[in-house]
Amino acid sequence: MVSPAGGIPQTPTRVLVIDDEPQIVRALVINLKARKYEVDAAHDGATALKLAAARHPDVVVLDLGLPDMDGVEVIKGLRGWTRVPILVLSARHSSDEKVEALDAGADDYVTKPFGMDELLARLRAAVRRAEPAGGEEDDVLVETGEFTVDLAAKKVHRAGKDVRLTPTEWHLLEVLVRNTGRLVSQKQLLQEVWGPSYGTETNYLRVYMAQLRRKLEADPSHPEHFITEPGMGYRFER
Amino acid sequence: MVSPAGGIPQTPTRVLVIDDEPQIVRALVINLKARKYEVDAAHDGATALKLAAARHPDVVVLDLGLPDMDGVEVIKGLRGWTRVPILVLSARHSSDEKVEALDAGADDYVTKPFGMDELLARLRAAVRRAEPAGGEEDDVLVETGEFTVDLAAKKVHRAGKDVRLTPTEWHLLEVLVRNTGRLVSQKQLLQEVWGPSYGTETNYLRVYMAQLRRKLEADPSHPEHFITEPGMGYRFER
DNA sequence: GGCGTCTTTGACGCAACCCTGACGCGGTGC
DNA sequence: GCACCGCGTCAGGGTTGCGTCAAAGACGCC
Repeated sequence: MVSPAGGIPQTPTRVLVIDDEPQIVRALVINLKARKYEVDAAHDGATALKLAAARHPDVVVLDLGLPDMDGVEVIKGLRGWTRVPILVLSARHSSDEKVEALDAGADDYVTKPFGMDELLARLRAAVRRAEPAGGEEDDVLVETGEFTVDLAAKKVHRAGKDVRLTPTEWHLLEVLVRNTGRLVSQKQLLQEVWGPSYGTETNYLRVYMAQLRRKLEADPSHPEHFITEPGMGYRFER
Repeated sequence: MVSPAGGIPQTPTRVLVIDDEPQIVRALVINLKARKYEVDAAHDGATALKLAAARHPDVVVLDLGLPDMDGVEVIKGLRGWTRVPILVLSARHSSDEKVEALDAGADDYVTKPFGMDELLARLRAAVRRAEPAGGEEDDVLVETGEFTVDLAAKKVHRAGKDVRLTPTEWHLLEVLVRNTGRLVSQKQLLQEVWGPSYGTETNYLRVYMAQLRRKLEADPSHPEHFITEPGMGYRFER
C-alpha cells in the first residue's frame, strides 16, 4: 500500500517470466503489465538464464516444466550468482518436487492451476522482502561546497568535523534538504517541524534559521545555501 | 540438511509456533526439535506477540485461526517492528484470505492439511533468504581503538580479555554496532531491545548506556564511541 | 530454599535546549 | 521623507532531558 522507503519515484519492478505454455505467459504478461511491472519472457531454460543475466530482473516466475532442461537446473543456474526471488510454478503437486525446488533455492512454489490474485500477492511478498532492510545510504548524501548532510545517519559534516545539531535544528534542516532547490513556505516548515497547530509563529523560524546559518554557512550574514524568500519562505540550495 | 551458509558453528534457528490446536503444535514441535531447531509455542495472539518480542525468533509459523484475535492482526503486530519471516498456516483456501495475509506482510501461505516435508522445506527457504547477503565476515568483526566486537561469536574483547555483557547490554550494543556511524533513535533502540510496546522508557536507555560505557569506554564520563545525540538517540562510532 | 545476577525503578544534580522578548536594520508603500 | 512591516540578532529564564547512584524486585542456578 505504501511505496517503499521514501517518496522517490520508484523504477518499475522488472519480472522475468519463464514458461513454455504461450497462454500462461500471455495471461501473466497482461496482468503484470496492467500493474506497471516491466516484463521479460522466456520459453526455455537457456534463454531464461541469458535473459536473467542481461536484464537483472527483480523477481523471477519459473515454470518447472521446460522443454530444454530441468527447472531445478534453472534454479541452480540462477542461484550461482544471484539472490533474486524465484517463484516456481508447477503442475506437479508432489511433495518431493516442492521440497527439491525449494531446497535448490526457490523462494515460493505455486501449483497450477493457480489464482492470479494469489500469484500476484505472492509476487508482491517476494519483491517486498527482497527490498533492502533499512540502509539505502546512497543518495541520502547531500553535498555542498562547504558541508555534507547525511540524511540516513543524521549527520552533518563540515571542514573535517561533525557538526552538532539540536533536534529542532536537524528537523528543520531535513525538511529543507529534502526539498533542495524548492521554496518551502513558512507555514509548511512550521507545521512539519513544530506540529500541525503551528503556522504563524514565524519568529521560531527566524531564530532557528539563524542557528543553522551560524553553524553551516561560511558567512552567516550572507547566506549562500539557506536563502530567504521574503514573505514566502525559505529555500535550500546546494 | 546442510547447515546454512558457511562453516561457522551456527547458533540454532529459533522458531515461534503459533497455533491453538494442540496436536498441530505437538507435531510441529516434535519435527522441528528433531531437526535441531529451537522452538517456542504460543496458543493465542497476545502471548505470541509477547513471546516474539522476548525471544526474537528467526522465523514464525502462524495459524490464522486464533481464539483471541485475527491472524492478520498478529502479522501486522509483528511487522510493526520486525522483518522476521512469517509462514502462515490456514484451513481457508480462499484466495482473498491468502492475498490479505500476504499483503499484510506474511512471507508464505500454506493451507491445511499440509505435508510436513513441504512445510519444512518452505521454512528452510524462508530462513535461508532472511540470512544476510553474501558479505559476511566483513562486518562481523568491528574494531575500535579500545575494544573489538565480534557479532558472530557474540563476544567483546578489550585489553586482551573478554568483557562480560549481560543479555540486555549485548543486545543494545548489537543494535548500535550494526548501525555504526548512524544515529539510532531512542524509540528504535527501545523497541528493538525491549520489544515493540516500549518506546518511551528512556530511563532504561540511560541506565544501560551507562553500563556499556563503563565496561567499554576508556573514560566513561567522556565517551568517544557511544555518543549521545540529545533528544534524538545514540550513535556508535568506531 | 538460599544466593547471586540481571533488570527495573526512583531520586537528584546538572547541562542543554527551547521559547520569549527586545532591538536594529533594510525595503516598501503611502 | 516617513511610517510600517518583515527579517536577523542577541541574551535571559523556564523546562526538559541526560548521567549517575542506589536499592528493590524478578529470575535462574546450585
